[in-house]
Amino acid sequence: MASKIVAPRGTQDIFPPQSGRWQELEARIHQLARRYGYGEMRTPMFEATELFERGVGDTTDIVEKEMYTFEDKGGRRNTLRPEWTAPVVRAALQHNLVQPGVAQRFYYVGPIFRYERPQAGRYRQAHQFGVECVGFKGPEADVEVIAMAMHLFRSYGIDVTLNINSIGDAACRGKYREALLEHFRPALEHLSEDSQRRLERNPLRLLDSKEERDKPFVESAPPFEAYLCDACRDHFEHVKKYLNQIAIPFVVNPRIVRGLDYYTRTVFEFVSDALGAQSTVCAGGRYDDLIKSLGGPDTPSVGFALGEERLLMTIDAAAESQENERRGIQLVALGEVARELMVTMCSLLRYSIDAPVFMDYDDRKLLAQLKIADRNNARYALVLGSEEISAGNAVLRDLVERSDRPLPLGKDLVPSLVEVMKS
RNA sequence: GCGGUUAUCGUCUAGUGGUAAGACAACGGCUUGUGGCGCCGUGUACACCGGUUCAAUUCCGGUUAAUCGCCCCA
Repeated sequence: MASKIVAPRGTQDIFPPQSGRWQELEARIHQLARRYGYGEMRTPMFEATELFERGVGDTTDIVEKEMYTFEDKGGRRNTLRPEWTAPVVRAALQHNLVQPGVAQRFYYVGPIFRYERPQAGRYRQAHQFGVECVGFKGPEADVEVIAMAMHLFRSYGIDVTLNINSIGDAACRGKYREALLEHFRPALEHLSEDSQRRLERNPLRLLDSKEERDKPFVESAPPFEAYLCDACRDHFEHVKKYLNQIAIPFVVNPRIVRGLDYYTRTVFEFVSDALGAQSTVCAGGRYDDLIKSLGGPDTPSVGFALGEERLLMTIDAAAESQENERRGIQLVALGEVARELMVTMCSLLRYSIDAPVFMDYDDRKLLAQLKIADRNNARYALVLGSEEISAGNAVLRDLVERSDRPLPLGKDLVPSLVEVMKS
């Protein structure tokens, strides 16, 4: 016997009824984006590898070891997108959508691919919703995208914590880096192996360490805030002020350090304790230098990415079982003559009503078909058999009230069904 | 990439060195035709490959996968 083929590691099939929850989430996402004035961007699922090497940063883990890269038959190096920001920026630049002085708001929904070790809330194909607010340098834009994410969480009534930080711009980050090196170097031997390795490469990452032996040194490390330049400090102060102003609670967390190279100034994370180790549901920040580094005009921008799987997991943990209402109608044909008539009826009804129309094409008994109607969660069953045909009436059963009513066969049948189903 | 744990019907579980039990679901039926309940009936399940053994689903090793943690990230 041939062995079963299963979905690749780290990927999952989404099928009913779970797929219904995805549709519902994405409907909310599109509605939210419309309200905030964001337009959807759809880009290819793969891009030239160079885009990510330049955009994400070629020393990041994503680029160093997590990309699905392949060569096509023309010898081009392509990569399945591991994140959306670089492709969105690329597309905006390619089509000249980025003009000085004109802000653009984009959003996206779809899969990303990273070769990682799968875990709860971490997949090799994951799905992200994200926004990119391009062209505003002021803190209002930072707060706008944060408010959007919060809006989505609130619409589900789930409890997430917003952490924010500022990692400054290129200039103040250099100074801070020096300060960190000075702080950690004397303690080098006491640090964990990982941290020793990271110190020279990217001392900022040390702040993120969860190693017990690193903790005292991390806690005594100087906060970035002390090294921010005046402009960055002012920007951060305004972000906090505006968040207070629109009643979005937050925690300033100096240890938030994002793993992608392009972030500047504001960085933020929404975390949920319903998630275990992968607790970040949504993360983002400002990337004022990215567009320029990809060959575009100097255009400050800010955005976030939200993991749909992780959001659905936190909703799962929070939500109680929601009862689904009975909807639609089951057409119950008894015998071949009735079935032939009902094929037409079925087609007409599907054009006429916005609810499921079910029909079973096997030669089943009435009892069996009613059980199917029940399982389909249909509100009504329309029964047609030889008795009904000779009497000239089909029988419409209300499966909630358990009541029957005759409906005359003929061309009024479908309109009268439509009428009944409206109420 | 590293470490821990786990792997039995579609799902959730029991159990054993001599080829496996139950619940839920599914399917059929309950005197040709009126659902949810009830009753009766129906099962190609011990992940894969090796080893030990007369005999392995059970013990051992490996592989694969899931899960938890590290790293990193959504």
